[in-house]
Amino acid sequence: MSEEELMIQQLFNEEKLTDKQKKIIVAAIESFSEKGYSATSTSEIAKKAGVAEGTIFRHYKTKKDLLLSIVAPLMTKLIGPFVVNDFNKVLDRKYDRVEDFLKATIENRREVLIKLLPVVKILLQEIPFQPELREQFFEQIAKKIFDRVSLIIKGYQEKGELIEMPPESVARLAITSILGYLFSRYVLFPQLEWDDELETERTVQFIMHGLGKK
Amino acid sequence: MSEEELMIQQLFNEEKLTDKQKKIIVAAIESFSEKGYSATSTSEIAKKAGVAEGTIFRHYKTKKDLLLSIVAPLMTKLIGPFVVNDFNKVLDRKYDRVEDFLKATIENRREVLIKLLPVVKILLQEIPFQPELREQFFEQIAKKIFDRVSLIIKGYQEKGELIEMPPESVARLAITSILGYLFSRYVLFPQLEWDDELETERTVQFIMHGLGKK
Amino acid sequence: MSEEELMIQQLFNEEKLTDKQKKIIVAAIESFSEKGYSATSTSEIAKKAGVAEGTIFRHYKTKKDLLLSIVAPLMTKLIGPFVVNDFNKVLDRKYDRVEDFLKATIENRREVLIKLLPVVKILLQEIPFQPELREQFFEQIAKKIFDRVSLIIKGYQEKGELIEMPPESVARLAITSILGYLFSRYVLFPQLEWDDELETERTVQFIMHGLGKK
Amino acid sequence: MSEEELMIQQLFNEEKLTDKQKKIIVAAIESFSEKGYSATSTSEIAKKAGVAEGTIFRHYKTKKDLLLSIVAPLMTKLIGPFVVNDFNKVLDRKYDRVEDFLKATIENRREVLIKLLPVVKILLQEIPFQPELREQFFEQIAKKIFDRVSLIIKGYQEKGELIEMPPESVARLAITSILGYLFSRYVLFPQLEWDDELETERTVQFIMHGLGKK
DNA sequence: AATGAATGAGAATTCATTCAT
DNA sequence: TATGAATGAATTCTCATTCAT
Repeated sequence: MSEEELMIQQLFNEEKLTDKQKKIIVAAIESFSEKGYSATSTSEIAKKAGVAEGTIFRHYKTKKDLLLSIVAPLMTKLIGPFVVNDFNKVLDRKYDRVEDFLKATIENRREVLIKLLPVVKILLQEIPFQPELREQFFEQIAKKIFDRVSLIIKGYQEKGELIEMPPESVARLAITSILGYLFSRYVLFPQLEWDDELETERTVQFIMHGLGKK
Repeated sequence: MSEEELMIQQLFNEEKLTDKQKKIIVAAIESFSEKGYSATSTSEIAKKAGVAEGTIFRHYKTKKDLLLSIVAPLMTKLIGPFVVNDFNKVLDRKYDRVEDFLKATIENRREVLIKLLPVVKILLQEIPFQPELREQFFEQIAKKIFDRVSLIIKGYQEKGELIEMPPESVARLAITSILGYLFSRYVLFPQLEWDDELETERTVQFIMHGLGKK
Repeated sequence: MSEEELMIQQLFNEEKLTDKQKKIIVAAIESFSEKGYSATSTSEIAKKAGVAEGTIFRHYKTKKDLLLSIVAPLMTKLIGPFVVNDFNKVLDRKYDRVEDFLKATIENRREVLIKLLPVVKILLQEIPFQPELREQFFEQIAKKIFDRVSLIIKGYQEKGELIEMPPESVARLAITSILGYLFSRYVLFPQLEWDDELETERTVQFIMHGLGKK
Repeated sequence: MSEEELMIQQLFNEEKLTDKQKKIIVAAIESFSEKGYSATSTSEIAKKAGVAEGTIFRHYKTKKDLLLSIVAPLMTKLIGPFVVNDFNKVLDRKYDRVEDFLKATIENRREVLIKLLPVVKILLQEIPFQPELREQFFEQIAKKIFDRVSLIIKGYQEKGELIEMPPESVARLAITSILGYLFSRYVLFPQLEWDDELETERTVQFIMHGLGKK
């Protein structure tokens, strides 16, 4: 229970949830991420949560409502640090070298990812099928992060630390590499043993210098 | 109809399919990739295919059967060139430089991807939920490709063209970058205008030299 | 609010109702008469009344209880004047001519009908399905009115003002004509413009002399 | 079964209905007319019809669909004779006297009414709550009949057989009297003994000459 | 007295699958 | 081989009613 409790707190820190509501959320996250949204029945969630099926619908008008109420707050969490911290730190010269910025970014995104992994899985699964989600994701998340990252990139380009290339391409390549790492690490091969510090270092080095021998 | 016909031919080149079977497959691919496997009803597929509901079950014992019969052949297509061509070409010194190999790889994978995009989407969507699929994919595809690629990497490393790093990490980083490109190009932002040759070149350069200014 | 307040006063003049109770009654009348008893949910009534769902059941043990508590007092109102006034007035020679009696009857029934129209609708709707209601209605209302009216009819027949015909038939024909008028006027075509005085006159004339040309 | 079979034939003479469909219709008519549309559950209908609940929804997309498919054809039956027969007979001088026309009208409407009484009940019950029904009824039935009747009335007025009064009022008074009779006869007091010929005669006489003593 | 969360039975509807034709 | 009516279990959702606060 403690881990799920944590997840809930992470996601719904401000909102007041009744005890049953929490149980419903936990059960729903578990089932959705294990079997997918469509393949999960509300009766199953109710049983797992130990509540009556009607109780679910008292709190969430529809099944989709439940899904959105779980996934939507994740979005905020995902953009959090970009909005608040990183950008300023770059400007404040806290991350003088690109490497430092990348490392820090990977590290703090990894934490969120681990804690909210099941919800992230749900989000990834459902984005293609839920227009509301997709829109929210692209408008609020992808775009914002992209803009923010583009600015940061331009900053480093002006300092002569990054090659001249349209910021969008730079962003795509860098983000892709980072997500590729996190995805391999936590989704595709979580069962393998990973030396996280080493792989992070490698990923950063890769992004900076590629795979070719100098 | 011609495009779907093409897809079908690509996927089922050896097998004999009746006319109705083809229609069912086409309809199923369309629906599965649009709404997901679980959210698609067989009656919907039947309607779209213009056949009776019973006809589907004459050809495919269950709904999952239908899914597997669509997705399984894709796997073979995905590993095709690695098995047959590329490796030998590398050994034959056809791709003397890593860059050439990467470029060729990206190019011919892109073609398959475009033609079979809907089926690829279905595969990606369902891998997490269908143990048979996951197993098939990991054992037959991911592992094979990884092994093959590792060998190729070692070859280039021995020739002093790639940095010294465990081949798995090299593979991960390279594959991730390529898939990241293809994924951005065809799944996330197909609506943007892409200069494919340029972006391929950039991706290759990125893999080789990274983003840092020399 | 004032019109509903009026309706409530009309229906529950003697009883003490709390503020919430009044709101519940008003909301229930509105919903029942708009959508029918079965198709109206208690939660809907609660919302419309601005009270908690539980509050309804504090005052009315069941939903049907609520219905009966609304409809039952209407019955008393419906027979009111027959019991109290009209009959005596006829005996007292206040209505010497049948025409005067009919006119007065139509007029004062019309008032009640307008004020309590929504409740009348509910009664009409539910009589076929609620045995308690039907029984109450037939035993206490229909029969009483019929008896009373029969006496009046006999009175006028004895005075030679009405044709010789079994009083039940006379009653049926007369009542039918009056109700037919009120029903057309207020239920079927309330949106048409009606010259009430003229139509009342026509109805009375029709009852007395029919449609044939003398 | 024979009586219901008859009703079905009356209502759906042209359409091809499967055996189960007929059973569903019969069961639905029975239940709807006994308990009302909203208070009848589809599972109840299924049980009564001896079919699986799913079977109902194979033939009728929704419960309301079922209702409409039962009630809609009634409308056609209701206006039938006015459209086809009566009017022409009047013009053809078959009904030279108003009395004859009235008598014939009452008689043939009574037959339809008896055979389709349960469906008529459903129609009356649901018209206030189903806008589609209401509209259909007013536009297609009420209006048509009214127009037709108005013409007939004018015809008799010109022949000097009916008093001068706006045809709408004449129609209202006459129709009201006829329906009042049929309603009393079949809906309100079917349990009483009725001498139909006598009461029809009385109703006709009433319409022509009223209740006053000449 | 009033609330509103919780319930569980039951509502309408969907769905994968079967089977007689 | 193909059909599509039929099924009955399961699904989402509603609702009257209860009860702790």
